[in-house]
Amino acid sequence: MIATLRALAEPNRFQIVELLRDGPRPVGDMVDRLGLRQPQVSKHLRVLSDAGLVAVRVDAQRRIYTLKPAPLQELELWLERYRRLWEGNFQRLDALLGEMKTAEPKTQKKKRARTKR
Amino acid sequence: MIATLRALAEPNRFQIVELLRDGPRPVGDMVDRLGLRQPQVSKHLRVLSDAGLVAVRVDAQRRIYTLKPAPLQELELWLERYRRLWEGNFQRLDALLGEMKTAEPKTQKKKRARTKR
DNA sequence: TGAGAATATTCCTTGACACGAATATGCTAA
DNA sequence: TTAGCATATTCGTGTCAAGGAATATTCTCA
Repeated sequence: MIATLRALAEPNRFQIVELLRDGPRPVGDMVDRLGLRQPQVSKHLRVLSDAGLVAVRVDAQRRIYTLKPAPLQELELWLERYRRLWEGNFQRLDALLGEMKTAEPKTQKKKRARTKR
Repeated sequence: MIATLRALAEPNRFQIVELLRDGPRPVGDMVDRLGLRQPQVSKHLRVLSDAGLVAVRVDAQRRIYTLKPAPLQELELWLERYRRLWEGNFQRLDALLGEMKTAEPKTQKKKRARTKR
């Protein structure tokens, strides 16, 4: 999950993923479209590959890269747990917690240790 | 979008967001739960705030942080455009992807070579 | 074979950023 | 006012990652 986010957080890699959304592409094609240099594209593809975001298929001297759905799917699954944030009835809980100033929001009571200099 | 991804890609910030999923919390509470030092938590909250992921409300000496839904919602919206990757009509591609594991430096099969550029 | 195409890798440098330590700021109550 | 708490900021440092340049690798075909 973190690996997926890290890979996507780089603008050029994000663009590569956007390109691959429309289907598999060879490296040279992405080089042309993104205006990046070939080594950089290869390096970014390496990172995406390590993160499991793309797969590669060999075709003569070319490598055809493809998006792998799993990581993005996992990301969407994670986001679904946040859905109630923008699907109503969370504001009330928000306000409620805001009122209990000294009280703890959930299940904690302790004071944390004091770090001395 | 990139800003959101960048903010979430850092493990500790990711944890902070996960904490805030259950509701607003003061800084000290997160310090306790995450086992991080207070300055680091404040710094991470600063980054999250700059990215628009959290909002802060002042309560005496405390700052109560809250998740802002918009960026996550936007992220989910972006992911929806990739949904067809794992929903039907890409089955053939999916099956194909099953065959080719990433980073196989040696073995490759003969395929017709076509060069056009 | 060798040439040339397509892609990957290495080395180097630079900038961003996360952490630790120390300190500053802001707030409240005695 | 001062003390004390809660939080933010600054500064210095080490690490890591991205880009550039050059080169290596792998493949096909004449």
